[in-house]
Amino acid sequence: MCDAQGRFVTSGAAVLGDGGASCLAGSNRTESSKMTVRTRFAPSPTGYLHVGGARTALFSYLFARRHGGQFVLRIEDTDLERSTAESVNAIMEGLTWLGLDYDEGPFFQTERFERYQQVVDDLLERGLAYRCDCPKERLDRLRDTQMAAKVKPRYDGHCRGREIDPEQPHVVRFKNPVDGAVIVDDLIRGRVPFANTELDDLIIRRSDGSPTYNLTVVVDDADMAITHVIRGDDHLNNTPRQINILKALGHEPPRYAHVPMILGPDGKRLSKRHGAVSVVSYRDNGYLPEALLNYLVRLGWSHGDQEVFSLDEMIALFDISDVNTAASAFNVEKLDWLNQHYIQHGEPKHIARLLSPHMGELGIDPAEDGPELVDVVMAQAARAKTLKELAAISAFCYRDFEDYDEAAAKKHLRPVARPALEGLRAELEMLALEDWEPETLHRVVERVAEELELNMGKVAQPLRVAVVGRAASPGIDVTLQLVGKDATLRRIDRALAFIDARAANA
RNA sequence: GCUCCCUUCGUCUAGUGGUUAGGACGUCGGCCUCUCACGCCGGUAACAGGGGUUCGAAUCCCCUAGGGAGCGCCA
Repeated sequence: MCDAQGRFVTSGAAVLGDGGASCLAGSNRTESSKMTVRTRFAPSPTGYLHVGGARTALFSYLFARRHGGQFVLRIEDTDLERSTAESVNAIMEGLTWLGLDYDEGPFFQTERFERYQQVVDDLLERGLAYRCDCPKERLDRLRDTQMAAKVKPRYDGHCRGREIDPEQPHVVRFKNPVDGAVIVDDLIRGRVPFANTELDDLIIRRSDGSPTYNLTVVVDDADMAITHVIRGDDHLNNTPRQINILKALGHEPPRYAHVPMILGPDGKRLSKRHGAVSVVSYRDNGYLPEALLNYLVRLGWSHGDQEVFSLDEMIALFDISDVNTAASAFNVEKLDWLNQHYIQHGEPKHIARLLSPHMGELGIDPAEDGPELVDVVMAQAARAKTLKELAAISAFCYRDFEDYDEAAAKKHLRPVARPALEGLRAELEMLALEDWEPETLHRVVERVAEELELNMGKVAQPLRVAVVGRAASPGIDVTLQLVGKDATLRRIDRALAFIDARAANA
């Protein structure tokens, strides 16, 4: 909760004051609104936003939206060595592209060091933490003997009762309870008990004075009044320590929900060798944000037999306690199916807008000349799994293709096709520009086929290859319309020349 | 090594003591057809293994196996 000055204040006995970050408008909280749901996404800026993080963010976002709460973005950048500004930008770029808007933040932990110092000092004063100057060698030795004795390596509390000069190099350790148990009542996994004897006195302040993760996360979650912590299940083992610290600070722990991780297509831990793991790379490869979101929400969560969800539907139907307990593998084929679904069923104008930059990638400016991009989308949408593909198979609408598809040319651009192409050329040339539309074009092709007593296929296919360069395109009438009269005649001439050259070489 | 988590078709999942174990992606076959797609119809395919509890277990309990995480002056 925040006080009148807009500072984070704890709800416990000790008022711990400002740490640098400030409350934003709208987060003014009172006792009665204390139960407002607040979730957070807390990435460390050491790389791009990957699909696992994106799903965690999505779940947190949906949960907050579902319950009329707030979604907070917090950057956990206390690892000065590895954190970069580029990563912060990359993460925000990913969230923005997905449309996961946050209500508060981004808050940076590096701006809250003063606050963490206060908390550590307070813990020290109250005897809930202590200084430790155990040399590395002692710790290493301890660890080795414990490993040899087949027990879990833990700090032995050597400095618990010792007086250590605050001026001399030391770390601060949290005095973890020595007995009893901590029960993590997880929204996804249920009650998971941990014996305190399994835990040790973890370091909460390094010898350089900087706070460690388990301290900062707890302080921030408390100060930012986070009610539900939704995060990867690699944090489940950290949770009992965090609860102990929270209790020492006099805070009620938030509810936790540990989501299982996302595996690569091979069932192994997701990594760079699996190819695209960065959210932004999906954008660049022609995926729609709504498709990725839809795919991710179905990884670990479901609502009966429903497969397609709009963001609004997700918000209305999502419940964190319905999330699965097991890890799931990332399956590109299903993502492709969803992406194709959204390309095909999305608003053509919307798709055209998203397609435009991919045309640009091919050096095509759809605004310059050629057909309206919306018309291309309507004709081609069912034929592409990604916008990148959609751009590639639509380039012929805007410029002459380089080479014929070899197999298609071999099969359809043969001397036998010459009469058909000549007949088509003659008829098409006579067509008035205002008649250059599917209905008329269709009749022309039909008429030529009838006159030559050929199947539609024997006429349409050579024409298609002549005009598109490949044997696949929308209906021949729509294809001709998109290509336009000039280019159509030009490309038929090119095909006739190709056939002649081929006959000469035979 | 210790602690914790996990285990239904190839993949994502439904299922919460009684179902011919359902759906989706993929795959295979067919239909549609001027091509490629789309669409439609149909097929293939799973409860990790073993013990219990119960009249009855995918569902509850135990063990085993396999997978994963944590055990940092990383987050």
